[in-house]
Amino acid sequence: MSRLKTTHDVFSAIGEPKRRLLIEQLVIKEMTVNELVDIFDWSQPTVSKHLGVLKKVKIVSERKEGRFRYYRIQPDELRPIQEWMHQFEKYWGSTMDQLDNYLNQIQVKGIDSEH
Amino acid sequence: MSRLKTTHDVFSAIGEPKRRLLIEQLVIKEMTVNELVDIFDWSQPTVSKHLGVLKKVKIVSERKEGRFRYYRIQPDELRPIQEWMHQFEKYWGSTMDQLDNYLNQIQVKGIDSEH
DNA sequence: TTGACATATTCCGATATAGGAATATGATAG
DNA sequence: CTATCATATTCCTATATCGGAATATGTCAA
Repeated sequence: MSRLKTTHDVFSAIGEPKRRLLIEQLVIKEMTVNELVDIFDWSQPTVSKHLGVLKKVKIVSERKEGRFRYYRIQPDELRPIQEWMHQFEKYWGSTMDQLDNYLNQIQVKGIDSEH
Repeated sequence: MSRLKTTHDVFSAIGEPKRRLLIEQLVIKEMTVNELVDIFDWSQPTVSKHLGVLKKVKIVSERKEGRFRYYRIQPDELRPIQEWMHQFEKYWGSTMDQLDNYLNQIQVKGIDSEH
């Protein structure tokens, strides 16, 4: 009766803490499953399964090399999150806003100095 | 045997599509439960429950006025997400990066003009 | 070719979650 | 004070999710 979503989207994929940790590692450089197992001290199936979720939503891609599989981040897939966050930036005076303000100041100065 | 997290954090809270929609409305202006019910055409308990989750993680706050309850966004609570996203910005050339580059240019110019 | 290695997959049990329906709570109007 | 309105809460069911354990798959090395 209750209709629940089956496919993970990017937002729910990063809802899982372990997956965020995996992402934080893979954004540094591509790594194999066992390297991640060693770093986090999780079971190999746990790592593989979470990578599977991230792969399904395209946050990571896979490169096979012999019996190893190197996983890496695909940052573009995370842009929807960044774009969604935009709506809040005006409230908290983000770095972007600060730069934006700075930019406006510069422009005003520029216009002034033309007179 | 399996230890799963019980408390929602901000990241998992925005993993739910309906909750993101609620947030998108409430960021515009504070609203009551029934206003949200009318906008989305969801059941009242559905709206109240999702607001409950958002309230628990402090993404929204509640203001009681008679029998109404006005909900509003607390943008600061979403900053951890924005900050977490920072690690990817260098890859996709965000607006912030563009402004940052611009800022660097300006600074260089400024230093130059001092000589 | 066979054994060891790297990784994926399957099966299972415990818990979490979303939504519906019904009901409870609390406040106001009349 | 009582009926109604606004909202929360409880109970239930279906499904999703995570992790462990065991096993399957595929590849290399000796």
